[in-house]
Amino acid sequence: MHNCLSHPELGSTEQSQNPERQNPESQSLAPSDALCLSDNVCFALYSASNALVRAYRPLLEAYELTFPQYLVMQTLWRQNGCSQTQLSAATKLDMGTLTPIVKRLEVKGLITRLACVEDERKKLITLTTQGEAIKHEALALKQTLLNKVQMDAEALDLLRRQCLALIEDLQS
Amino acid sequence: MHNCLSHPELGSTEQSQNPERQNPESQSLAPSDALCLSDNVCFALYSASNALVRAYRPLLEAYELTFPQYLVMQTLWRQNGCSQTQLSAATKLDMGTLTPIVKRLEVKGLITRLACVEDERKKLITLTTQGEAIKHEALALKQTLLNKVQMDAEALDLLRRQCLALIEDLQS
DNA sequence: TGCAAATACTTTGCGCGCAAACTAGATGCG
DNA sequence: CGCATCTAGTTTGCGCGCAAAGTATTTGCA
Repeated sequence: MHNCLSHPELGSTEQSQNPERQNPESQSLAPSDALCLSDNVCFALYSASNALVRAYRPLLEAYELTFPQYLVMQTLWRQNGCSQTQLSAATKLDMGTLTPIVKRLEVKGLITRLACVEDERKKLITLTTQGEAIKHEALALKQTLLNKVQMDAEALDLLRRQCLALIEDLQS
Repeated sequence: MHNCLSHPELGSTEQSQNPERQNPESQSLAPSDALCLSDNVCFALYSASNALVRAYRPLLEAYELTFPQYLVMQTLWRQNGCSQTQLSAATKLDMGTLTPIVKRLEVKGLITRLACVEDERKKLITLTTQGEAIKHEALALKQTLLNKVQMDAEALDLLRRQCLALIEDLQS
């Protein structure tokens, strides 16, 4: 299948040059072959992340949440009353991304944002009753999604740890 | 560390309720603890993908390419003269995403788009001389990035295969 | 005390990612 | 042939993700 163990990123990239200027479909290619980047770790990771967000969309639709909004809610369900900086650290989303997300959650009535008493710069993000109310139902969606996945718990945990290790390595 | 092997997605989510309405920083938390979602496969994957794109950015900057543009270029370097539908299948990006990407690559002078002779609907995407010229240099960036990563080739290949399996499972 | 530097957040701009609606050319079949 | 259907690609709208620049508050220190 794949014979590029030693350098997974550098697959066989030396057989291009075929500008026969005609119907491209005529040279039909299996998706697992040359055309399909599947020998590429970076592509696989990127594509898996997109697939994940895509798969979550219909599930989260019931709660009018997007995936990043769901991540913020998860953080708050664990620890209500965070500053936005804490949310940023927890979700690894930068402030410029987080501000509009949090504003949208406020509009939906799931959280409130009020300036911290001791430091007027900080915003205290707090769940509303409604935000608390959907907690258990919404958290159950994770299992719904994982049920689609064939991987067992050990494999998933390995995947998780590999991703965290990668993040660590990449941010240096 | 993590004791949630059996259900990696459902970490300890039962210790919220702490709206002491004061400076949130006062209850300082280690990023690997409750606040940090790190026991969550979905978050880890999503976050790793973001970290990856972020890490590629400064490297690709030299060629004025974004990561998805780089994916399209990689596909073309393998097989010049694709239809846009083929590119869409190879990169797993939908047409609505691909059209503007390909247009930007054309503006940069890396590719040309001309209607296929036999089927006027199809656009034949072809590398320009300049697009061909940067091939080897740009492909070498992958190794540059992978050098930052501690993971060995086997681990990377496993990660890649796990991601592909996940994609497969999620799109059903 | 005064004021520069740091911190917390906001805003702007741009490129995705994708659903949904649209255009135009190709195909099939009665 | 005529026309419904299909297919390839485009457009629009919205929500990220993030760099860069801006605002307001706090801190540190001369």
